[in-house]
Amino acid sequence: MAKITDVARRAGVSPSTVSYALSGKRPISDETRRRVEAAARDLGYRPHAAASARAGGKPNVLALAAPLRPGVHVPVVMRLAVSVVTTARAHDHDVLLLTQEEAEEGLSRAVHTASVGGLLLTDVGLHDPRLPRLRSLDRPSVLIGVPAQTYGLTCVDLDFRAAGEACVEHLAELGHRTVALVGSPPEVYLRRTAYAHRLMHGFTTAATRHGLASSVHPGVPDPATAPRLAELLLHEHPALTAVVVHNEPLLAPLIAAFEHLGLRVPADLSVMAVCPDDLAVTLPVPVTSVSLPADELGAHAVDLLVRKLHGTPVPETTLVPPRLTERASTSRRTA
Amino acid sequence: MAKITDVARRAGVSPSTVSYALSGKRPISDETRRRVEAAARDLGYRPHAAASARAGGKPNVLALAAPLRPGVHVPVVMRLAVSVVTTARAHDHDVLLLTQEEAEEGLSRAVHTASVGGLLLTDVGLHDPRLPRLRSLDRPSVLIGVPAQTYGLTCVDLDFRAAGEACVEHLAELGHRTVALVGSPPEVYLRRTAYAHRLMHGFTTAATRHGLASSVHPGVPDPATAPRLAELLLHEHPALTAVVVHNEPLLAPLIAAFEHLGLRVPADLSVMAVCPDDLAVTLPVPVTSVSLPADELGAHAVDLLVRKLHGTPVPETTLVPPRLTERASTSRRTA
DNA sequence: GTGAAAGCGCTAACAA
DNA sequence: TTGTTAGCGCTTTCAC
Repeated sequence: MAKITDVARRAGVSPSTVSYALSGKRPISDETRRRVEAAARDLGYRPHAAASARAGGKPNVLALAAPLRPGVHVPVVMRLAVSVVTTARAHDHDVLLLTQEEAEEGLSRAVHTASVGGLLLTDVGLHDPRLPRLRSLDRPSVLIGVPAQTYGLTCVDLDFRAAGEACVEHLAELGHRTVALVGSPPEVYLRRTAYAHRLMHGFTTAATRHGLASSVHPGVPDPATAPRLAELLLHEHPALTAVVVHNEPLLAPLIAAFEHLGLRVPADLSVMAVCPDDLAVTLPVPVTSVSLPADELGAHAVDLLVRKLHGTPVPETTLVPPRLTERASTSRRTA
Repeated sequence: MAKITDVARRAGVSPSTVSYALSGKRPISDETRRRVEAAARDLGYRPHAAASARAGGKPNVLALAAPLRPGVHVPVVMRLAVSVVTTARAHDHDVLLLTQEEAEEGLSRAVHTASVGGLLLTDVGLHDPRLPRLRSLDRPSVLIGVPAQTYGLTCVDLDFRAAGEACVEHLAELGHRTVALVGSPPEVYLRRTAYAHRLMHGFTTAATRHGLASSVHPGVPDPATAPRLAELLLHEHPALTAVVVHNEPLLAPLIAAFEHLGLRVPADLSVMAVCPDDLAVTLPVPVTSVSLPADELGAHAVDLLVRKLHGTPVPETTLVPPRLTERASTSRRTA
């Protein structure tokens, strides 16, 4: 592998000139720059990122802390990871993957012993234990998710409150009067994950505003529980005509369970979901849904992080507005 | 962050002594070692991995190339990734995540510009285009999957041939005479992914050996196609009494489709799967399955890679024997 | 506009 | 058994 001295020799200049010519950090004559660039190209020179980072250049490694805890839908995380890596590469950065194991310690380690320049946290809780550590590390970072205290932090997320409202409004327009939300697993509420609360809040307040009867039910992400849950919902709320599901593993089985109980979707019961689009379209009955834009969130988070690494100021919190797509699973209330 | 010179000063020794005391690469008096260790502990010293790597120490970063191509079931890859990261951390290594985008180029870049010491490739095709590059890079590596030519490579995978055989043998013992395999998406066969072929091969030869009529059907991983596929199978093979599914997204919908057609599982039709255990147990009818041990494969691959980094010789190919668990979806042929 | 030299934090000869 | 020194490949003073 060619090193900077090789390039320097071939271009007939000093190593420092090569460095400056390539980084543009000080004026270089056109003539010299051309020779340097040609030499670099000929030799296939790629600066060694680790060396450059330690010598004072910007580190080009980002850490992605993806806890992968129970109740977090795996495909969503994976999509996020892929879009993070892809976007990071487009900015010439690499991505180090951290998992739950170490949580706080992992962040410190990444910053101190690996040459990690920026941090990306997913699955952020309202009172996430990683946040104090994050602040103390004093490295550029972006959260995917919004905690209770956002001061000084940069956050990106779907606007879950608006998503909850959008669902209710869609159903209200269709004439529904009694609606239910099947939400995240209980443990997600227990650790006070922000998005679950915000969705619930938007859902509930919008229902109140529109004069709908509403209820919220945590959902165990085990398809086997769907039949019981379906019965329970119908039993507790005999007037129920619409259900919003924010629980990927439960979506298909729940619809099946309703149909098993003799309800046609959407004729007797409207169902909508907050989930990735490709899940919504592949179900037997394509589901009206608010998209969970994992790709978009990941890409945007990386864009922000890279900008912070360059010292550019960025907005504190970015909430991606919900995108509702009407499909075959919702219809006007007939009963 | 404390550096090695800080530790040296505090312990009253030279930096190199600290390095040696901590690495154990040359004999150090107990007295000195104790002082060094105490100083390191007091200061919370963590060697800067990148610096140490470039100075001659072993790089402690592994790259995980996870293409995430169509037809590859995402949760399996994610599980793999998590077990890779977890195991790597246990060996004090970090993991850089590479995706499809760059394929071959990504491998070179990881080795040359990041301080990547070892490479882990997933989703290896029979004639994987990354392999020539991998050989030329001359860095320790482990493949998860087995290509056509394994000379000089280290491979880890489920023994898919034996898995195919195990399925057939289980069904043969139960008295079934006509069996079908619903396999991977067509594109997986087209790019000649090794595991799909090996499973098919094991399945077919075992069927022949046991005198069973058998057929193989690629499966489009779209639940919407399940009903048509179910009809097709029953129509083409009227005597069919058992189906093996190696296609996660299709498993549940296919069973549903069969039942929709009036077949009871397992009374009229036995179904088994090659899939992760937790998928098999959460279906409405717990499915008899050969486990797809993503955790185990990832962990083992990392163990091997770390051993190679230490210069220890390792076996060329490790095939994890299939583990078949009988559940509620298979039974003795009654018809 | 360019070069020489110092140094990032660490390891590994080479010396003693 | 320990210390001194020379780098790893790069960036950045400082000096011309």
